[in-house]
Amino acid sequence: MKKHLRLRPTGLTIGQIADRTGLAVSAIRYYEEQALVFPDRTDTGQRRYARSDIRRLSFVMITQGMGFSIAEIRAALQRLPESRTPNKADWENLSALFRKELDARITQMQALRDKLDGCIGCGCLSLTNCKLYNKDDRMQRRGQGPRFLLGDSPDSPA
Amino acid sequence: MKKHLRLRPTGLTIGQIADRTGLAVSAIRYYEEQALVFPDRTDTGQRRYARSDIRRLSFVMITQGMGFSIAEIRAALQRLPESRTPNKADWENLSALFRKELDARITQMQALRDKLDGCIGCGCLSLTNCKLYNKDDRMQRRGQGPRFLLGDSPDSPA
DNA sequence: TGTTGAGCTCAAGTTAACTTGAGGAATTAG
DNA sequence: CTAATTCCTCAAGTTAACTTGAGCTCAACA
Repeated sequence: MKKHLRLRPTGLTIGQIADRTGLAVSAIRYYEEQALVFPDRTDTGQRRYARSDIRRLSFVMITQGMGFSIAEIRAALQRLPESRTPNKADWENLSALFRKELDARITQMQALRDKLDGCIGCGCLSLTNCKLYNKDDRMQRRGQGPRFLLGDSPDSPA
Repeated sequence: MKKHLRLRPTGLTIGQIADRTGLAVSAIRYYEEQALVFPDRTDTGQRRYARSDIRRLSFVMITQGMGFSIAEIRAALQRLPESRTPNKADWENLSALFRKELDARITQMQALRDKLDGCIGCGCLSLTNCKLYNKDDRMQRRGQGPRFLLGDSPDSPA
């Protein structure tokens, strides 16, 4: 009693990916524009995603939630193998990278927090020689300024 | 040998404030628009700042460096006394507030980091039931979404 | 006194990360 | 087969936090 004999759905539609990840369809298209995912297309031009793209997009969401920019995430994702579907070990390697960065950020925030108390009422807020003003201490805002490790890591091609 | 008998400079010009804080003149004007500082004006319309505004702006820079938004910082600054120049204790109270928030953010980041390892390779990245996807865990981006404590603190007027 | 350098206002541009909308084609449900 | 969805592209809008530029006034100095 086969219905229409559709020989495999070829992949997931953008709507299905949106449902599975919780992302908006527009966001998923945007991520493609930003080179975070590379769905193929049907002959009529519709996007078709692999199951593994769910994981990929989830990773994007998680790391974004950690405060990383799309540029940083893209740079990281480029370390995944292109020729095959990334496996558990691949993802773990990538995660280790983010863990390191996260650790660094936490350390930085703790330092900032610890200095706040000592510094805020002491007069050095005039900035001339306030330790809080060592600009290395300041957290970065959105993707600008000296960037985090992830963009230009030691063993990336160039 | 008095020169011109200028009876007190009345306050600092915006350029002087820019020099002292390292902020751009345009940024200082913007902060006024955002109600972070309230300089008075000369009869010809030029801004004149009090010395204490240096500290105020420094505080803005520092807390921004910690990742707080202008809206959050404005809300916090509103707790300073309006009738008199804030003293050391005033600033310390304010700092305590930020310290708390910073602690909370650090804790949140640590939790996120700790879950990353356990979660990333385990299959739960399909998100259906991944702990990383408890949305309370995610760091907020720029001033949107559920906001941090500072906007609506328990003992603010309403 | 005159000419620079500072200031002023207001409008528009900038970046990140998306969303919204217009106008049209393809898929799916009944 | 037709109507309702879904999808597509491309342009423009959105928010935060500023910067840049035009056009003009004001202050400081020789």
